[in-house]
Amino acid sequence: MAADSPDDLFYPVENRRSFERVSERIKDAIVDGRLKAGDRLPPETELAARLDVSRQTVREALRMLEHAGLVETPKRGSGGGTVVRNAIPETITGLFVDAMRMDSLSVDELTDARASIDALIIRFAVERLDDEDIRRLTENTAESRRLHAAGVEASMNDLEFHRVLARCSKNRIIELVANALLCVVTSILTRTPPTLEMSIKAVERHEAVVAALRRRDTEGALSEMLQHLEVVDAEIVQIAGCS
Amino acid sequence: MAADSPDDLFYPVENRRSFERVSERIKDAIVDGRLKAGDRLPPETELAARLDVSRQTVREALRMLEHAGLVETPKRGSGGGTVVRNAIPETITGLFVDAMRMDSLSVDELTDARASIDALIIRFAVERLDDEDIRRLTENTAESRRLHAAGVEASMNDLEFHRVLARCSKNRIIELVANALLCVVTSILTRTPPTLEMSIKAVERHEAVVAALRRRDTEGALSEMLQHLEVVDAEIVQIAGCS
DNA sequence: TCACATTTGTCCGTATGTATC
DNA sequence: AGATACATACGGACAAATGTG
Repeated sequence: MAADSPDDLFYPVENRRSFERVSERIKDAIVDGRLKAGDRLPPETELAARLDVSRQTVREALRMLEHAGLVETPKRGSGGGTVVRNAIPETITGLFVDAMRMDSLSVDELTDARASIDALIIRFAVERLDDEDIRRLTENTAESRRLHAAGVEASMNDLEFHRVLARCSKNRIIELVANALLCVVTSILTRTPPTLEMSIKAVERHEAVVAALRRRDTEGALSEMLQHLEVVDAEIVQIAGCS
Repeated sequence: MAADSPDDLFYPVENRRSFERVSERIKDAIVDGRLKAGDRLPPETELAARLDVSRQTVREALRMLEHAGLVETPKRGSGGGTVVRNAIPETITGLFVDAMRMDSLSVDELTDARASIDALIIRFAVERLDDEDIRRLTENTAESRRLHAAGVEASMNDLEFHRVLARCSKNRIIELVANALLCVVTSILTRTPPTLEMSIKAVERHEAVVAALRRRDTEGALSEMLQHLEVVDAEIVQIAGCS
């Protein structure tokens, strides 16, 4: 294993597969900003000709970039083609869901991580919250209330509350992780949506959190949130347990 | 957009591309546990025949799974082939690094997130720490001391300290995120490694954190860690700023 | 050491569906 | 409606790598 040492003199020569080199070249152009989201890549045939590889090789490279969330092919045919985008957060989210499905992450770990990240978000939010954030938060709880008045549960909107809250942290890394975990929760909850009664309890807690945030009461917001998550996570454990 | 409603009767018919269906089929087999890490997939030609698609289609599907970290092809030829694995955490880490390189995440966000996650880890660690954890932590600082005695800086080992600490949280989601952020830091630091002097200061702080953890002193450990990160993050900002 | 089978890596040519003008 | 542009998919072929006898 000595040859695996990173500063070994005899590290492997350029040995990678052709499509890996192609993918790397295009990826570099994207992350360096020479290609920006929305830019259209040349047609596959032209790419193949300019890179001096076959079309199959180009296509395999594009599949890697596509899964990375760096390109997509929304339309075929004339005027269509492969387009640059930046969907890395969505890709990460999808991978979290996969990891959960593979049981390489446990429900306990999920609920623990969620609670601590939401606590962390509240600490950030209290310091960085602006009027627009408060407007969004209250709009979310109001929407849940409207749904409840119409007699339907609002679990998806309740989950959205936590996304809106995550944005208040003004930190996109925290937001990204919080969102990924929320999507995992969503993937569990879609099987067995909560009852109207549970949804009402949830929005009451959410409103209490917003009220505490409004008066910059960190401890109050934390306390309400943790009690809320205790209830919700108990449901999640139950749903995940019987599947 | 009414047709996008999930419970619409006339949702789109099976319209995805062929390689996406192939990739999904294999992925399902992996996440459902019918294929386990280490299992060998059938040869591409056999897969193509059994799925009734061309080999090109199979290969494009494999490239998606490969980027997801679900398969790899370590060897070609006889006895080689595509093998199942679970490298989702590594894939997520790589995507964080990409996102950082694309400037879609800022250095401020990185240092903020890192500090709060390390604080979170310490809170978990104080409650869940066992003797083996303490042994690993002290072994890490001792290794840095040895390197310093030999006159070389130990920044890579210092980063490893945070990885070891993350494991003490006993939560693989937290560990995964912490590790991803550490890799981003590593990718910044490799350009301009810290001086021996800075490395010594770092290990002193690390030792103080371990001492506090040993006596289950949460506030002490937090305080040492936050002061430590303040110094380190200042360096990171400086390095990242002049690139 | 030398064939030999296996399996991936890569290329070419062709046909087809789809979207734009 | 027809021509054009482009991705999707198929088939066949050969090179290169790897393990086996």
